[in-house]
Parts: sequence; structure tokens; C-alpha cells
Amino acid sequence: MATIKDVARMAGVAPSTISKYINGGNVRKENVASIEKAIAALDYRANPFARSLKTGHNRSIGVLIPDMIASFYGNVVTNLSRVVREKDYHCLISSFGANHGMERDNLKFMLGCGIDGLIYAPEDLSADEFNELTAHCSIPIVLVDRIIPGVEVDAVLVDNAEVVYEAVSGLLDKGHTRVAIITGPKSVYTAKERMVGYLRALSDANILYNEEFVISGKNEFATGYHGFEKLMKKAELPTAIIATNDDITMGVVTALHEYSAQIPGKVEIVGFDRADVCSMMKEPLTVVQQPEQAIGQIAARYLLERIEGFNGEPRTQRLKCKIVTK
Amino acid sequence: MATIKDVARMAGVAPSTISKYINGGNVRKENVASIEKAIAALDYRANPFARSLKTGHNRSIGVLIPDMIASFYGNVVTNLSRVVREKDYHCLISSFGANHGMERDNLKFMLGCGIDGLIYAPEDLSADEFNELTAHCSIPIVLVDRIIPGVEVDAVLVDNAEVVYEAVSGLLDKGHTRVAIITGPKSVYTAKERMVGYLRALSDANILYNEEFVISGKNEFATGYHGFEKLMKKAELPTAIIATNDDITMGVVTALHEYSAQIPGKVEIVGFDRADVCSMMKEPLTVVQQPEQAIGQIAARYLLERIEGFNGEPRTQRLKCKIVTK
DNA sequence: TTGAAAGCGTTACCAG
DNA sequence: CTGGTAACGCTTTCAA
Repeated sequence: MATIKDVARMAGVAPSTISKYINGGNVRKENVASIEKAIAALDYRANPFARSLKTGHNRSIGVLIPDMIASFYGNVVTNLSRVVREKDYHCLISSFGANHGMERDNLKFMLGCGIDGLIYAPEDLSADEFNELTAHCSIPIVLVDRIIPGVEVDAVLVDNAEVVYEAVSGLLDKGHTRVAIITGPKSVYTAKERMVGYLRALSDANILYNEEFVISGKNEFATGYHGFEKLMKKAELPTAIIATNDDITMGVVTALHEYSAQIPGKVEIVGFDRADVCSMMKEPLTVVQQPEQAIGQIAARYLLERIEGFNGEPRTQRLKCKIVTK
Repeated sequence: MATIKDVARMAGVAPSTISKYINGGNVRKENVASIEKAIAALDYRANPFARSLKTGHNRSIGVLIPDMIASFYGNVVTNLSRVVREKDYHCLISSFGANHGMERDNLKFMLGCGIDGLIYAPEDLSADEFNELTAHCSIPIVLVDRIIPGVEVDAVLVDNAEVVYEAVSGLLDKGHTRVAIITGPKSVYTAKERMVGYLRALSDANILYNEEFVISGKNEFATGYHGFEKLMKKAELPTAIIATNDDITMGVVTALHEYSAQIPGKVEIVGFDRADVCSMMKEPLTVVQQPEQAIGQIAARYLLERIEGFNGEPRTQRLKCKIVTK
């Protein structure tokens, strides 16, 4: 690769002049011409390492998420990267597959790899671990989707408990009395909050909590599908089910379709995230739609503000989810 | 952040000794002790920019894919990152959302950002553009899932045409004569190859190609769902449909479930990728299962070999897909 | 085994 | 507006 010196030599000016030109300084017209020619001829591109060594930043942000298979994170990341791109930043994305060791490991790498800031959806990290890992690193961090209780940084979340409360209350208002929930791992922040909303709705309606109607498992298709099967074997069948994750929802919907002929009465489903699916189905499916676009955009903005020097108190943005029925 | 000099001062040795220690050289026992203490006390981590500036590499590879929402790429990337991690490399992942400008842009950034190698699933880049962009950059590149005709680098693909030929022939052998296909954009390499397999199977069975039975659209749920609806409005209904992408498959399956009561006769579906779904459905669904794990692993290995100096002829690995029915 | 010194490619400063 | 010089933090060399 050509270096700035090669360009300088070819253009007949000093390296510092090239640098100035590249970084938008004023350079005499005739020099501009020869510099541009030399850069084009040599296909010169500034060495990012050398530049970052000098400037201390490299216009890139890290994104650390549990997995890249869920449509939810895919959408968040897509929107987020659009915002940072506008400011000429780039995204380095890494996922840790809901594996605790890998989560620590990736976080460590991200913090040490020279990014200017990090957007992070934690799965299974304690506040102590977080503080230990980030102690000596000065880049700003924004948490998305999930928080670590006790960690005080900017965060962008949704109103998990509230929207589930609303959805379940809606079912109860319609006359359902046996509402089941199929939800994610008990260790995951969002699953916990959603469970809280479910329990509170039941309790506010004076309905006794029935352990049989609570199924918790990994955030995946199988949990929803098998969860539905399990529920349909109970002595008393639930008449409604809320699924708190997109993959779980798809599993429940698929199972419902398959078993519907054999089920006495109807089972009403409330799902999460897959508004695209729900909008197309003939049988009305209600889903909780998370504002993925806003989550990504606000998280990106928070982070960029910090990178550019904002130094105020940590902010927490709780975004409202929508409940959509077709 | 503490620098190597700080550590040296604290440990009472020279910076070069610290460097040697860090990089696995021999250091006197007593010095090891004080060095370790100093590193821990200062939470010292080598500045990656400075290190890379010196060594010319930074043990990271780039992964550039069309989107991060499809489960296919999610799985490929997950497996691939496992392999590189074993060799202590890290992945920088970027997606371009099937947007041509962004694809060029991201490729450019990736090539200039200092990674040691790149794994790339191109969507819409010509050989000329590829060659132009990579001309002056010396890192190895491995193409996955899709190739750019005319570009000679390592590539890991699946036998798209063959497996679709086999799947469609299977349908024809069963007696189906009206087999429809719902497939991705005509510009995408995999969609083109899969179409070839479809056409060849029909032609080998002496069945006339019927334009009405070919639906092409974006690789998404809606294409499958609406495609199914469109097909069911034809004067002559297809008795089987092959969907050449995971999202399209989910769309078709969902629509089938919804409309099945109103459809005279049965419609058999062959889908792509979502073996998890198919394994759980009671109505048998056939899917083409791509070896995502192998794709990721082999691509990673190819790339690491190149990074470590292998300099042989470009290799193309065509992996076999499996057709699974439950 | 150790450490002084040179240098990676860039930017920042300041004198011209 | 220009260019020489110093410095960023690290690794490498080589002499001690």
C-alpha cells in the first residue's frame, strides 16, 4: 500500500500538506490538483491504524447482541447502523449466542478493539462483572432492550411489563379466564418484566395464578411449539396464550394451525414482534409490536452524543410498544 | 488508559521487556512477577492501533452479508465465528440490506478498516466493480453462498441447481404435473441457480414451462404469502409449490394453513432452510436444508489458511444440501 | 535476559 | 499556505 509519503513525493509537497488536504484544510489550487492526481494514481488510502493511533478514535462503534438470528435484533441493528452511517461512523457487530463465557469474552474484545462507543444488549452479565470489565475503559456504552440492574448508563428499553399487562388485561376483559404464558428464560431481563406484567394483570382481575399455565424456555420456535402441545394436554385447557418472543410466537401459531381441528373451542393467541406475519393472517392474531426502528435510532443517537462529548446524567428511554390486531 | 511505558516504569523494567513478556518471550522470573503485578494494577491492555500499525495485522476478519435478519446468514455467521475464535481471531460483521450503494460502501470500508481477511456474500456487485475495489488491497477474500461470475477467489457454495432439480423431480415422480415456484429476485445468484434447477427438472420430465407458475420477488415472508394467494387464483391450480428461501417458505406455509379449508385438493410444499419448523409440523413439509454449519466452518478455514500464507489456486467448495421430510 | 533506539504512517504544531 | 519536526504506543533489532 502506498503511504502518505509516497503521495507527497509524487505530488511534490510535504506529507503534512497531504494530511491537511485529506482532512479538509485549505491548500493552494495547483497543489490540490497534483495531490488529487497522486492519490488517484497510487490509490492511496490512509492507514486506519496510524490515523487512530494519532487521533485516538476511528469512527466506528461496536454492537454486541445475544444473537443475530432473531428478527428483532436484526431490525434494531439495521436501523441503528443507518443513523451512525449518516455521521460517517461504521458498525462492528458481534453476537455471543446466549453463552455467558462468550458474552464476557466478546465484551472484553469490543472494549479493547478501539471502537469509539458500544451498544450492548446484555443477557447474563452481573453489575459487578460489568463494572470490572469497563472500569478502565473510557468509551461510552448504551444498553438496549435489556439493562443490568445497578449499572448506570444510557439505556433504551420498551415498556415490557406495561404492554403485557395491557395485552393480558385485554384478554381477561374479553372473558378469558384461563390465560397461559409461554415466555423466555427466567434469567433474561425482558422475560422477567413481561412475566411481571402477566402476573399483575391476573392479580388485578382477581384471577388466581396457575403454575400450570406458565411455560418458560429458550427464546426459540421449539419452546412455542412444544409449549402449545403441553398446554393442550392439561386437564383444563387455556383459552388464550400469550407468547413473549418472536420465535416462540411462530412456534405457537404453527402448532395452533396444526392442532386446531382437534381442539374443542378456540384458543386466542397474543404474540410478539412478528407484525408482518400477523398482518397477513386471516384468523386475527394479536401481536405486541416493539418499536425496533426507534430503539435503534435512539440508541445510536444517545451513543453519538456521548462520543461527541455529552456528559450529562445517564438517560433511560422507555419506549411504548403497540398492540396490533391485524 | 495506561501505556506500556507506565507498566514499564511501575515494574522497573524497560518497555521492550514488557512487550516481550506480553508476546510470549523469556523473561526472568522476578521480572515476570513485577510485570504481572503492574499490568494488573494498571489494568493495562495493549493499544490495538499501535500494535497493528507495527505488525500490519490485528487478528480480526470482516464478514459482509446482505442482511442479518435471515436465519440462514445468522447460522452461517455463528458457525464461522466459532472457528475463527478458536484461532484467536474476531469477527467484524456488517450488513448492507440488499442496497447496492451500501454494498459498495461497506465493502470499501471493510477493505480499508484494517481487517486481515474478508468473508463476503455479494448481492449485486459486478466483477468489474469488485476488481476495482479490491485492486490495491492485499487481504484475502472468501465468497460465501453467492459468487460473482468472473471473480476468482475462494468460494463456498451449495448445489442450488442440483438440489432444486432433485426436489422438483421428486414432486414430478409423485405424479404432480403442475409445480409452481416462488423464488427470490432475479438478480441474486442463488435464486438464479435454483430457477435453473426448476426449469431443468420440468424439461427433463417433458413438462412445458408455465410462466403463470413462476413467481419472483424479494426474499421475504410477504412474497411467499401473497405468492400463494396469487397462485390460488389461477384458472388451473398448482398441486405443488417450491419456495426457495426461508422467509418465502414461512409465508407459503402460513398461507397454506389459512386457506387449506377452501382449497380443492391438496397442495404440497417444498421449502428452504427452516428445518426446525418442518421437523415439528404434523403435516409433512419437505424442506431443502442447507449445510449452514459447514458453509461457515469451511469459509472460515479457507480464509484463515490464506491469512496464514497459503497461496494456491482459488478453490470452490460446492456443498450438498439435504432434502428432509420431517 | 535486558534495554536503548529506530521506526511503523499519521496528525498537530508552529515557524516560515 | 506550507513543511519540518515531534509525537501517538507499540514491536523489533541489536548491542551489552
